[in-house]
Amino acid sequence: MTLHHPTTEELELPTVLHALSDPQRLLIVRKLSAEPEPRACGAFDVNVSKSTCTHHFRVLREAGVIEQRRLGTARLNSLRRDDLDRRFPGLLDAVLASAAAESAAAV
Amino acid sequence: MTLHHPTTEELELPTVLHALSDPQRLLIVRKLSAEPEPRACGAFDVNVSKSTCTHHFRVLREAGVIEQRRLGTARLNSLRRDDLDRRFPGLLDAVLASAAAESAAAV
DNA sequence: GCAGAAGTTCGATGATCGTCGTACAATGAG
DNA sequence: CTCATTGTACGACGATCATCGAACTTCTGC
Repeated sequence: MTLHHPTTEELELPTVLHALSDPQRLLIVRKLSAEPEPRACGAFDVNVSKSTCTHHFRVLREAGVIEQRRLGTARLNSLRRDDLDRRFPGLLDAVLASAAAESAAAV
Repeated sequence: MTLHHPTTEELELPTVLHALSDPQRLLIVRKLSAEPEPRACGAFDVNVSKSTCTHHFRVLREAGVIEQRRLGTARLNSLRRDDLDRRFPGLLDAVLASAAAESAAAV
């Protein structure tokens, strides 16, 4: 099975915003942005089941937010930062900064 | 009936992103941002029914994106730009710029 | 007071969403 | 080859969503 990734031109703003509007997915994206290294799906301690995890990663991938590639039985996830920045300049940074500000304010 | 508006501190990022992830609502916000004057609900040529319109404006209001106040039988809508900027700096501008870039690219 | 305009409220409907468990496929280690 | 690991596929479930029409409320103008 080949994993479908939208091209940079195919990225749609409502789709991206919807992908980022779920707390679990937002958490995944934040963790992904915190380290430059791609991470396997299991490396996020999201407290949902495996199948739910697969679902969230697919939503993020099909929205064009992350890229997934195979490595053995694992799947390495990385943020499509450059593509997002080219298509929607400043958006990802604003969302990440807002998420950080929000979680800081929640303390 | 009093209209409930969340305070600046109550704004939640996933809620705001969700409110902006609908094409109709994104259009409303863009039109709202294009002019400084508050506008009545009917002043947006959104091609949905009146009740759907009410629904979208409520979602935007309860997410804290817009403010609604009465003026006769009409409801004046304005963008809560300052509150959003204080809570989520740069987010609204990035979304608006992205939406503009997207619609320009769609030509 | 009455008619019209502007929105709201109240179901209802079909679609999508987030979540789960179970069964399955692919890969690496022994 | 066998087995454990990693993730997917497939329903299924309740919840939420976007949409609608019909009836209602509130206000303005005449």
